[in-house]
Amino acid sequence: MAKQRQRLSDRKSKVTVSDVARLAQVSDSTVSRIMRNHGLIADATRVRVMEAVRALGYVPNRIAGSLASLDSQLVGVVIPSLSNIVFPEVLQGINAGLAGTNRQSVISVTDYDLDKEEVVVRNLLAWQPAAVLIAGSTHTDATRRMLDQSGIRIVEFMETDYPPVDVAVGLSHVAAGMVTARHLLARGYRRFGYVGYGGTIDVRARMRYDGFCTVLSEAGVTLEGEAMSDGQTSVGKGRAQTADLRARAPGVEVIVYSNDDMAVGGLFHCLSAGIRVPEDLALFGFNGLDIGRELPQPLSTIRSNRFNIGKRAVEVFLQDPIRPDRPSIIDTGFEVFEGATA
Amino acid sequence: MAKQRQRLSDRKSKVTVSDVARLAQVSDSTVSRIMRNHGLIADATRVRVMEAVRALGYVPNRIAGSLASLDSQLVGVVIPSLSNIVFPEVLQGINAGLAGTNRQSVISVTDYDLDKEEVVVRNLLAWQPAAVLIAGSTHTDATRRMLDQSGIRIVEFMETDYPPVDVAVGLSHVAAGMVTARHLLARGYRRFGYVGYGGTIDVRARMRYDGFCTVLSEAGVTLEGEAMSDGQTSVGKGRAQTADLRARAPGVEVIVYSNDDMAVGGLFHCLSAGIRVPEDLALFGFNGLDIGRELPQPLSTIRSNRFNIGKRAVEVFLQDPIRPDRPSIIDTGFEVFEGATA
DNA sequence: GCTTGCAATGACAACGCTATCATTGCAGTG
DNA sequence: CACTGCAATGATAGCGTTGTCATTGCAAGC
Repeated sequence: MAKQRQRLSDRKSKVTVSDVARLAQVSDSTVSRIMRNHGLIADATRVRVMEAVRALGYVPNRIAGSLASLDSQLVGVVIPSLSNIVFPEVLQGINAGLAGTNRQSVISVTDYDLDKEEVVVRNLLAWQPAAVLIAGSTHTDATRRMLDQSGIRIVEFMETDYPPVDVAVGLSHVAAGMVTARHLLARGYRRFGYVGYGGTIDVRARMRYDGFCTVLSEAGVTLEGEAMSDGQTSVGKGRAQTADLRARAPGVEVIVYSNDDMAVGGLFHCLSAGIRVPEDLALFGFNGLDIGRELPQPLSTIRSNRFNIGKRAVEVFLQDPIRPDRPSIIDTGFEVFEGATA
Repeated sequence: MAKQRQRLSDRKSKVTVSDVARLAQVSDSTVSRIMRNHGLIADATRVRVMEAVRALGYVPNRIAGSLASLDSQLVGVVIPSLSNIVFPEVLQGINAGLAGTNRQSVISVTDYDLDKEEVVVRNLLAWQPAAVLIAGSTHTDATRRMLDQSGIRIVEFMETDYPPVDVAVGLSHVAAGMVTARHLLARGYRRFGYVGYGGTIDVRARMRYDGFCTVLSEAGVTLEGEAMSDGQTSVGKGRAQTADLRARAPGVEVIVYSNDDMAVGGLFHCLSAGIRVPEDLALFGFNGLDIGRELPQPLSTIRSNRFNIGKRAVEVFLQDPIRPDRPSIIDTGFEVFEGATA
């Protein structure tokens, strides 16, 4: 006699395909086919089965389904932070791209910690996702290896400055930094300040800074002052650091910020302190957030399109679910937004 | 002879427990035990197995694991939007609460559409989550029934104004609206305006509005003007609607906003138009966003703690994974933040 | 030497579904 | 009227784990 496990006893008497099949007087296969809209089914049968489904309140078990079909329909998403608004924006793009498919995104946050990223990626891969979308191209060796060996599509989004495992979708942050410097030099600014955050943790902010400094020094200009804060970006830090930098380097004509959050904080400081922008002090951000355009004077910045990055990242994978032989890069670009602060 | 399916052929030769077991010369059970840190294992065996795991690059398949153990370790999260910053804030709290457990959140977005919510909930439940955390208590009947019948813990967060299926964590938005009105009446304001958004879609904004109006009319005061915009909240809409309302109802002393985003937009309009705040026009928001505190003058508002709501929502479920017999409500409260704009 | 007791491991049937192949029944054909 | 073709359905072996129970081996106790 077969051993009977009593696992079901503690479960809330789950309804299974077999229950539905029994009630509708058909086989499990038929129920399965109907639930998935797959294969030929007589109308009468479909109606009868759907009635049984409703009567029993049957909800298919995707875990079992995924195991049986060897296809989880999950898409893993890895981002460094939820408090920096740009990542929720990317997530919106990802959701938009996923809408209409029956794929589910599973989101994990790393807090800009590469070791945590490694753990998170390992856990995600355990769910056998159909693809992984991950922010940035800087990972531990182990993470990179896991992503590579998974064989699934790996879309590294936000930046294109480093060679990706599979495909990168985003923009060159080094280039964005360089364009910022050239733009401001062309407008005649010569005395520069920089206000940033988390120099060691946010790789992309660092790349913009590096690109910016490179062009400055090529032009024989040196940064007259900089203020870097730790941890996450915030308007408050931008405000405080601006006050600080201004006190230490009063001759600075223009401050470049890690991003718009910080720059908005800078503008708030100027508004409070009666500093005229851009006459007394010019400000330049990065990202092109909505709020920048609604300020009393529009913030001069560089626009990157995060929603679009997320959407494109999904599209890449949907269009070609099989990883190509060679890595590729999709540049979503950026553009200078003139604004009125620099 | 047993039928042999060739499914494996098209798969990227997945490594399974059996592969590891064979290489390490132990049984599948032993490998499973070691991977889960469960049960007694001799040190030598553990070392040998872990070597095999590394050598093969074995990644456990959680789909199979979840099916076998009848426990998915997933927590479903349903939110209406990612573009309203308050929801990413709640997600941060949820992540914080989940940190250290081996549970994964799966996030779905409804775009404030109850029919979409129904679809989303159905799809989430198919993953056999250990709990569902869902924003708000307003659902279709079908959604409510599914949540109820799932038998798992259902935490409805953000609001406590309606009776929950299982447990609600948040604050009373009707009360928040009432407190706003009382606070402003107490400060002597009598000529009120209201600027809001998505009156029909954002139930909580609507409840605050209703609470606010109730108190006003009890005090014999009527709203002199209101401007409601469609769709999502934004700083830009707040700015535009403020200009509009100001033109239509110039006598208004104080404008109450659906939330801080809109109020910040209002302040920006005032700064641009040379309207003195609060002398010429007072402004009052809702949420207590960080940015409100960093403005040239701090925004008067009501603080709700979204991070805390998310964290508490998770804790409720972690502390008591079994649904209690009777629904309950956890009030995380709110407080008036005086600010300098009203 | 022969039990006991327990640490350590093994065997194997679920878990709920789907892919594959097999079968049925019936209309149309010659 | 047997024969073909196809729409519709059924039977069943996995999918890769884990829970349960069974077994092994060895030290301690008498």
